[in-house]
Amino acid sequence: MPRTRAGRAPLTRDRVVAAASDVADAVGTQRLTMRLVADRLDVEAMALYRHVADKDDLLDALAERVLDRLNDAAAQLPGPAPGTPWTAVARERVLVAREVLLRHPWAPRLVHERGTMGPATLRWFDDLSAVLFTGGCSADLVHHAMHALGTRAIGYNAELLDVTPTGAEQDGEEMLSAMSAMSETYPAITRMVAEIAHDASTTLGWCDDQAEFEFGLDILLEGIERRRAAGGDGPPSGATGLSP
Amino acid sequence: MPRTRAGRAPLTRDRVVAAASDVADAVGTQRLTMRLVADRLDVEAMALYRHVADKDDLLDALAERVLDRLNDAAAQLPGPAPGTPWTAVARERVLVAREVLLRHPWAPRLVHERGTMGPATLRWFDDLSAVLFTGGCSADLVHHAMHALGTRAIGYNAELLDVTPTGAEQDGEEMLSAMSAMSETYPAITRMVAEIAHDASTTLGWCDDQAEFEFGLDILLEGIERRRAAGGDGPPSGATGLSP
DNA sequence: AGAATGTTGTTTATCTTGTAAACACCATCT
DNA sequence: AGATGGTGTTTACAAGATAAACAACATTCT
Repeated sequence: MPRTRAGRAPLTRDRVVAAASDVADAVGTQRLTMRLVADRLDVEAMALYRHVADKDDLLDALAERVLDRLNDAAAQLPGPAPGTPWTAVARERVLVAREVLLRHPWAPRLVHERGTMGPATLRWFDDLSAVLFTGGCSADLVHHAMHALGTRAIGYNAELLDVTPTGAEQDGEEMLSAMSAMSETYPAITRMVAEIAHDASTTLGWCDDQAEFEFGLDILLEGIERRRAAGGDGPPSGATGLSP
Repeated sequence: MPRTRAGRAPLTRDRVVAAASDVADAVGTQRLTMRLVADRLDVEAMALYRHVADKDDLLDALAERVLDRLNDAAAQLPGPAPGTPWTAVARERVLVAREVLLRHPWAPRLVHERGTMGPATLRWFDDLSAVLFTGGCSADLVHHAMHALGTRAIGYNAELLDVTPTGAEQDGEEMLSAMSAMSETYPAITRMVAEIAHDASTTLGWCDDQAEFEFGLDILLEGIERRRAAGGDGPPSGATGLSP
């Protein structure tokens, strides 16, 4: 049994990356420093360099680690009942990935920043591609689909419209007054917000991220399936007059 | 006429941000330092701090600046001919944004990293929302649509599948051999690549980013329009059996 | 005009962070 | 036992952001 003095378990690349994951959970990727990771392992910062080439390498490994988790989660899934349409299979896969990703708020950004294309990422895309192939999609269509899904393929949608209320209490009153001030400058947004806020159908006061995610995912899967059924990778005939 | 000694034009926040944009064009956002920006203005680094609070503030301003350019470009667009479907109008807007964004390779990542929600961003989304409203979309649908489009709304699709060949020459021969080595581990990806590479229909050896972008965009617009026509924001009836 | 004041860029200094280099400790092999 | 190799530590430094004091000019007030 390998032991370093004082009975400490020996450092390994895996333990280093795991510690980095903990640190990221605690303070985010931005504030992650080599010293913080080392501290968590009760070790000096320089010790990490025996196991990772440099910080970049560590972050890459961290991103890959997350993808590993996605693959783990996907492997847990029961095989689909016979006759299940491929869209449902893909959908479930992506949603499971999302569950995992949401446990690490920093993960989407990190994975995206470092265009990680390691074994874990390849495995993920390979399995997802296989689902589409099995569903009868052509190679071209599978390819397009992977691009179209983008980060959604791993359960995350990069968006700007994160209108998550910032800090201060938003008690409807105050918000509406702020809104009316904006209504001349941004009439469409104001209208959108006002009408949505009006009927309380939305689960959470504002945007139900999960619902929005599924909305976009379903449109994409639906569109891909239509193209498959139409037998090509162009738009299905009788579509809505897009792509002039 | 305000003049500093030696006849240098005075620094302004705008000039600082413009310089930062130049530096970013030259070396990317990652390597952008305050000193580099200062150098470009023939000034000491600390001088910048009279005009921006700190580096974060500068980067935020830089992101907003890009969005300003999108708005400029959109303002150039001729009004749509009467009777043009809203999808075509939205499509053109988004594609114009893309043209602008592609002039600054660093822009997408930057804009995404800092969830910029300044005036320029609001203007962009307000104008785009207005297009959907005019097309007859409900407030709910507009809202969903903005989320579904995600970064695509500003002409950029965050994706992982950036299989841009890395550096070395890929002369088909060598690539295929590498592929066959992978074919056991990643059969679906291998199949996809092989079949696509086979017919040379793809413009650039690999992925035509523009085509992929439009593919995804069209699916989304099409799906949104179908939901509008169906009169709700749920999936249109008679769809393909998604969303169980 | 001349002094007070404000503005804007400069100098100097500090703190954080990544990482190289040399070193120290321990285990195993000869 | 002595050599060797792997692993963590200490020391040291360079890059970069930024605070603080300062300098030079412009503007304003008397």
